[in-house]
Amino acid sequence: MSRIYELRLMTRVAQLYYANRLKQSEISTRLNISQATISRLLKRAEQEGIVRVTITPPRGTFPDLEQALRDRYGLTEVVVADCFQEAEDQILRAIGEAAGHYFESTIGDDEVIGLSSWSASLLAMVEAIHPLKRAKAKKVVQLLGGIGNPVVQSHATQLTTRLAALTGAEPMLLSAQGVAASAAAKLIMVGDAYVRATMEQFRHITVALVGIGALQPSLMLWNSGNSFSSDELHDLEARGAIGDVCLRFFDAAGRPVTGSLDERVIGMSLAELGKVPRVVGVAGGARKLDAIRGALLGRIVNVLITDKFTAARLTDQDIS
Amino acid sequence: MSRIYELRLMTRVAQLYYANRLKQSEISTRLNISQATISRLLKRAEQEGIVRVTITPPRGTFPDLEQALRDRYGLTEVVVADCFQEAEDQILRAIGEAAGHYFESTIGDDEVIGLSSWSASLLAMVEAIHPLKRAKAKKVVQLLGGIGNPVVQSHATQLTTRLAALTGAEPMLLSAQGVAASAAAKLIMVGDAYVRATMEQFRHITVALVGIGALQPSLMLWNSGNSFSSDELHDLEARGAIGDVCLRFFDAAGRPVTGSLDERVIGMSLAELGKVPRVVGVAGGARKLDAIRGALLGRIVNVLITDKFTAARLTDQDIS
DNA sequence: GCCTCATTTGAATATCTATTCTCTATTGTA
DNA sequence: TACAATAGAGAATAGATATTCAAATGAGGC
Repeated sequence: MSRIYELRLMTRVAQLYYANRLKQSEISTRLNISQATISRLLKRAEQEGIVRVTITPPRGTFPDLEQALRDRYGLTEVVVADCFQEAEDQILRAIGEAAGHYFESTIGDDEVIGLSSWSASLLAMVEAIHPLKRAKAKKVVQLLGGIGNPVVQSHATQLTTRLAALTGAEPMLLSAQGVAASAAAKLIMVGDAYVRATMEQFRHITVALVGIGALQPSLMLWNSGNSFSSDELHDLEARGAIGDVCLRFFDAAGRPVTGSLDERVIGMSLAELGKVPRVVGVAGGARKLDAIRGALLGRIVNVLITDKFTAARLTDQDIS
Repeated sequence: MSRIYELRLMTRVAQLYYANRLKQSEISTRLNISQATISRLLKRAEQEGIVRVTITPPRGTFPDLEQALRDRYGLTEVVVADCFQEAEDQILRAIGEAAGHYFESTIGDDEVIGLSSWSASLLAMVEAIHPLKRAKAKKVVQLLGGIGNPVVQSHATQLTTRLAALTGAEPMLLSAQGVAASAAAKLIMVGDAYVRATMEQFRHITVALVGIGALQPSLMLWNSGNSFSSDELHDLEARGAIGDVCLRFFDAAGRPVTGSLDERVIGMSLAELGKVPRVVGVAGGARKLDAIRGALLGRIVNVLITDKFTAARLTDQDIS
C-alpha cells in the first residue's frame, strides 16, 4: 500500500478514535479492518507524529520544575507550591498546604509515620490537613525530642498528637528534650521505657515527615545559648555544616557532619532515616536554600515539598 | 481537596501516563491512589484541557476537506486524493489510485461488487488495484451494458472481468448494449438468460462502484449521435439534467430526471442503486463538478473518491 | 443537630486494547 | 526456481482501562 494512503488511513483512524471517540472495534467495523490493525495503526500514527499529546500545565502548577528537581537530585517525588510573594509567611503557608495535600492523598493504610516535630513547615502542614474520616495510619512516631523551654517542648509533642488524631493513629511520643545536657543525660533519658518504646519504632517507619533547618542564621540566632553551646555550633560550622534534619547536621554536599552534639541529641539518626522508604522534606525559602540543596545532594530526603522560588533556585533557573 | 492541588495531580498523572508511558496501575502504586481514580483523573485532565490530543495531517492528506464533505452531504466516507496539477489525466491517476487503495483496504469477504463499467475513473481505479492474494469478493456484477461501438463495449465487460480476477470473484457480465435501440429491443435483451441472471444479482450487491458523468459537454460531444438521439439529450438537458450515474440522469439537486431513455437503458436504476448499502462514487475534475454535486445532493452515492480541487469546490473553499 | 441528597471512593468486574501466535505471503538470494 | 528470512494480517487471548456497584462522606436544609 502506498505510503500516502497509509498515512491518510492512520489520520482517519486517529480522527475517528480521538476526535469522534469511537471504539477501535467500531472503527474496525466501519472501515472493514480488524481491530488489531486499528490498534497498530494508532500506534504508528503516534510514531509518525500524526497524533500528539500535549500536556498544558494549569497556572499555579510547575511540572517542569518538579521534573527538573526529580531528575537532578534523583527524587522520587516533588511538589512545587505556587506562591505569590517570596515572603517567609507566604512560603510557609504555601508549602504547608501543599505538603498537607500531598500527605492526605498519598498516605496509605497501615503506615507508620515519623514526624520530626519542631518545624514551622511541618506545623503549617499539619494545620492544613483535614481530619481523615477513616483511620488510616497506624502510628505517628515523634522523631526528635522537644527543644528549648518546656512550652516549646510541649508544642513538639502536640504536633505529633495532633497528626495522630487527624489520621486516627496511635501517637508515639518522645517525652524528652531533643538535646540532653550531656551524653550521660541522654543515656538516662533513653532509659525511660516510653522513650525506648518510641525509639524502637524508628525502624518500622514507612514515611518520615521532616523539616530541613539552616544552621545560619536561624539556628545560631534562635539558640541563643540554650541547648547548644556556642563552641559546638561554631565547631559544626567550621567543619562545613550547613543545615540539619532532626538536628543531624550535614554539609553543602549532604555529607553528615558528626560531632559531640550527636551524643546528646535524642532522636533519629541520619543512618536510621536512610532506611525509611519515604522521607518527605518540607522546606522552602531563600534562607534555607543551601541546607535544602545539601539534604537533596546527600539523599537525606527522597520527596521534597517546596515553593516555586526555591525550586527555581535549586534548578538554577530564573525565578519567575 | 483544593482545586489547584487537584489540577497539579491531574497534570502529574497525565505526565506519568502520556510522557513516561506508565500503566495506570503503576501510577496508582506509585502515588498510592486506586487505579480507578487514576482513570478518572485522566478523564478529567482531558476535560480540563490539561491533556490535549492533536492530529496533524501529513502532507498530501486532507482530513478537513473530507470531514467537510462528509458533514455537508451526509456521506459515510470520503477520500480526497492529492493531485499536483488540475489536469484531467493527473486527476484521473490520483483518484484512480486513491479509489484503488480505498477499495483494497475496505473490501470484505463475501461482498458482491457492482461495477458501472464504462468510466475512465473506474478504469484508473481497477488499474491501481493489486491482485488480492486470498479470494475476497464473491461476485463482481456489471451494472450497465456496454456503450457505443463493440470495441468499447468489450472494454466494459473486460473491466468487470478484470476486477473479478483481481478479487477472485465470479464475474457477472451484462453482455448487452447499455442503451438498446428501443424499449422493445431492451425487452428482448433482458429476455436473455445471462442478462437476467446478472440483473437478478442487482439486489444482492453490497458495494457499488460507479463513475459520475456530466451531461455537458462530454456526453453530448462523445455521443455524436450514436446511442442517444439529440432529441433525447436535449430533452434531458431542458428538464435540468446535469449528470448521470449508470446512465440514469439527475438534475443539479440530485433529483432523478426520467425520460424515454430509461426505457432503453440496460442497467441498474437509481431506485435499485438506492438500496445498495455502499455506493462509491469515483469522480473528479472541474468539468464534472456540478454532476458530482448533484449525485451527492441526491444521495445517489454515499462514498466519494475525488481530487483535492474538486473537494475544495464542493465545500466552497479556496483551492490551495 | 440530624436527615437527605449529591459526591466520592475503591473493589469488583465489564469492556476495550495490545500482544502473541500462527498462518500466509513476499522479498531477496543462491 | 526454489529457499530462507522477513513482513504483515487476523484470531485468540493476555493485559489494561473504564464502569458499575456499594459504601462512606460531606453539604446543605429543616
